[in-house]
Amino acid sequence: MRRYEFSEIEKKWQKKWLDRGLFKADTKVTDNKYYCLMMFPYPSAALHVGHGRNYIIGDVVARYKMMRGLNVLTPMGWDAFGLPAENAAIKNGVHPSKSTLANIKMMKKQLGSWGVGYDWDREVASCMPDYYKWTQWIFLKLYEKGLAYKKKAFVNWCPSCNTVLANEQVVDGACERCSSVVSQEELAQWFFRTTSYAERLLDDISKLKEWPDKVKAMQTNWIGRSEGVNIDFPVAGSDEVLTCYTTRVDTIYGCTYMVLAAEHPLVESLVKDSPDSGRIMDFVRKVRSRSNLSRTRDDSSKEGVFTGRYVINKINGREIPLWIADYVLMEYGTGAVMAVPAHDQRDFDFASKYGLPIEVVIESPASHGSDASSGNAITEAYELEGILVNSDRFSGMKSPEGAEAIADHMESEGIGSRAVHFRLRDWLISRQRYWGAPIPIVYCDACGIVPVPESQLPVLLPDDVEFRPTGESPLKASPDFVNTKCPACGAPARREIDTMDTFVDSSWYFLRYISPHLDEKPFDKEDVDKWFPVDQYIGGVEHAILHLLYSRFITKVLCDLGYISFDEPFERLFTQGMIIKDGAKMSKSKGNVVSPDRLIEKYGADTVRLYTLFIGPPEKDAEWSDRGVEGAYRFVKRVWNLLDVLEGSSPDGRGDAASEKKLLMKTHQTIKKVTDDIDGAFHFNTAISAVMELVNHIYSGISEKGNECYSRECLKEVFSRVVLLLGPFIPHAAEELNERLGSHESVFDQEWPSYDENMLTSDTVVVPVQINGKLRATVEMPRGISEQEVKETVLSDKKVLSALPVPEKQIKKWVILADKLVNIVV
RNA sequence: GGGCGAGUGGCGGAAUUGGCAGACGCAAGGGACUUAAAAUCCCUCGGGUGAAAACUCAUGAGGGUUCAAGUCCCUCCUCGCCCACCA
Repeated sequence: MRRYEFSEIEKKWQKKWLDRGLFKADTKVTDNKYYCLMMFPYPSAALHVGHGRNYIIGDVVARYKMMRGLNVLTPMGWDAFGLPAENAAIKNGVHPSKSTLANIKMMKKQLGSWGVGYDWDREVASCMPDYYKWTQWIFLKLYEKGLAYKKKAFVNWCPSCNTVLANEQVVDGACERCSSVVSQEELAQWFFRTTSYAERLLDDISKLKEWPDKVKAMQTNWIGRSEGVNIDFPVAGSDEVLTCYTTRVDTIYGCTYMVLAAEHPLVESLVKDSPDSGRIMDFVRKVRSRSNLSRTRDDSSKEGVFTGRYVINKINGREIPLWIADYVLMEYGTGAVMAVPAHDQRDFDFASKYGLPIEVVIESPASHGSDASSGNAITEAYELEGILVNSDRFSGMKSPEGAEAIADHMESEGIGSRAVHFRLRDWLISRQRYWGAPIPIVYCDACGIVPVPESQLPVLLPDDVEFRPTGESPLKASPDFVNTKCPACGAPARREIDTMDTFVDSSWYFLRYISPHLDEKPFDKEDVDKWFPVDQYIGGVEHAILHLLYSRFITKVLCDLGYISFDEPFERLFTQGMIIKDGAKMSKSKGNVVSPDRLIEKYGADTVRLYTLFIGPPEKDAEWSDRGVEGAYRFVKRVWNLLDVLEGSSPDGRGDAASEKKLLMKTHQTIKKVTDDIDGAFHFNTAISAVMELVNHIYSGISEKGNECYSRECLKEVFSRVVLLLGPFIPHAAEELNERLGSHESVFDQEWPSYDENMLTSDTVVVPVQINGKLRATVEMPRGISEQEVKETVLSDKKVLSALPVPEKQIKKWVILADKLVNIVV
């Protein structure tokens, strides 16, 4: 009867929570609101224990906050559009909507079996028309504002997936999904103008006080602000001017040639009159078609070609040769680079290869003035700051002041001007894919690009489409979809056949949770304003850059448009570490996936939860061990078996007074520790070990003094608190124990236990005593006594006396930290 | 190349502002209970010397600051993650 039947217990309480709507939130009530958000998953396949960590952490936080009396909102949904479902569809012939919905069903069941609770009435799935209608609406709002635009661009093309990839989806020049080498193609694509928010996205990082520094650093680097100077170089014998950007204007006198990117728009016109133009353009075409991979893989293999042209460096009037090379990127700066081979390693490599001049204009402060450096051949570029030489009247200045002086000079002479550049680029949102939200645009021969009016949303994704990739969007093959009427003039027109990047879907879902069933609006402004920002966002670091940046961007845009009144969506962010198995991230392909289902069957959900939380600090990666689960199981049973201990304890209030006092003290200390650990950095591992210590304490008291050690009243009081403390971690067992202890109230309706400051310490304290910094004894003494009394107590201790190498008169110094430590220096 | 982080027993990991290194757990060994096993409970468990008490060494390596360093400073080594021909 007292056996721990976890299977029954867990089913029982999961049903009870559902029946009474434990996780239902009323968003109209905004007092004490707490919005606890977990990154919604992609419904791909069965969840493994690595995924589980995310949801379990979130569930612990939600349940804990409930016990703290907060009005908790924990919604869940599905990032349901995307390539994997479509790829699976191509492979297995099952329609993506079918497999997606089946996966959602399965994952929902798994989440339930973990005891993880959500307000399922607010469930959203990004592939449903009532959701993507509003994704399309957001597109229209950006379009109206000029923040969505179409341009022809060189894009990353995956020949295997037959689609365009965002720069972000290209890893080491290869497709992040299939690892095929990515090539470059020119296509007309839709972009969101994230660059116009670059400065704000960067500046507002300072508002994110409760985000991990790591994530903030990653976002800062990604946005990549740099300050420098744009310098104009007129092309000799031409009206053209080439502008290049540099952060090292102090090296301008060492500029011995200029390099253009192969994609630079002036390349054709500059070389067309050259007798060599055929050969030059061959090179240009070769570079343009080359994938990023071969262009970036080996940085020693820089290749280039001389254009036959010269440009004028106006600061000294010198003509320098103009080259085209594969190491210059069109996407950054101006696509033209002033090459200073003496002070930039890439330029140095290139100049060495093609015999271009190398002129030193910066010397290190150490060698400045000696004649060692100037004139002599150097073997590598000196890239540090230093002292300017061979730089006219700027010679002798240090790099920073030289740069300022040169910039001033250039601005007053009209040679160049100070400029800020960002690495962040506009967000390419077009995908030549089926399984995504259609872009709500119509092309009319008369009216041109026409946005679909809001009243005609959603632009439905057709069901009956051959979704095999052909290089163009599968939607092109659906005449019913493509052929439409122009919303402006009514003439026959064609729909945009690209769909949106799924990052668009996921950059606003957290707003929809507040008003998931609203038909006429994406969300209710008043409610959203009250419930935002999200109090706690929890998810994996892999989304540290893109998802979080895009979400911040969309939030800012919606704020500027007046749809919401806040411009940062997430107050506090927690990124949990991965769970590793056999030294690698869990993945089907590696075959190291640990399924929670089998473990839950064997040990119960509470044990799996407990182990997942106990495995290590949740922000760090952790190695999964099935053996460790066994240990968690033992602990849950040990807690369970306290029922027997309680029954055997001494009734009628006859316990050992000293033992009870100690136990109560330990209990209050434990409450404090657990509370601090959860409130602080989510260190559930140490919170759990504190409860383990308390439970061990109970058992060791009984093992020493027998059942009479604690009275039933005392033990019950402690036991009830243990149950409450464990509630967020092992909710089913806690509820069951709570009920068996006679409570009629759910654990999660009860108040989180509080501790009494006066119960944390005893009257005496055991103080370590060091001699010359080495521990020699521990001495028990009353708390809070004077230094003189401490000295007397310590010197009356036999162990201290025997360890003292000299008579006490020769003690040089006493270091006394009240109630904490004594160090005797001799 | 740039940014961030980490290195502590056989293993996962604990250690407020510098203040008893190794909490808690796993594994291992021993014991109790049992006809036996499982389960449960109890004990031991960083290295060295020692019968023991105790002493001594020990937080990647080497220096330094301090009464006192896993923690602070300098030099170096190793590993992980993110970004990267970004001018």
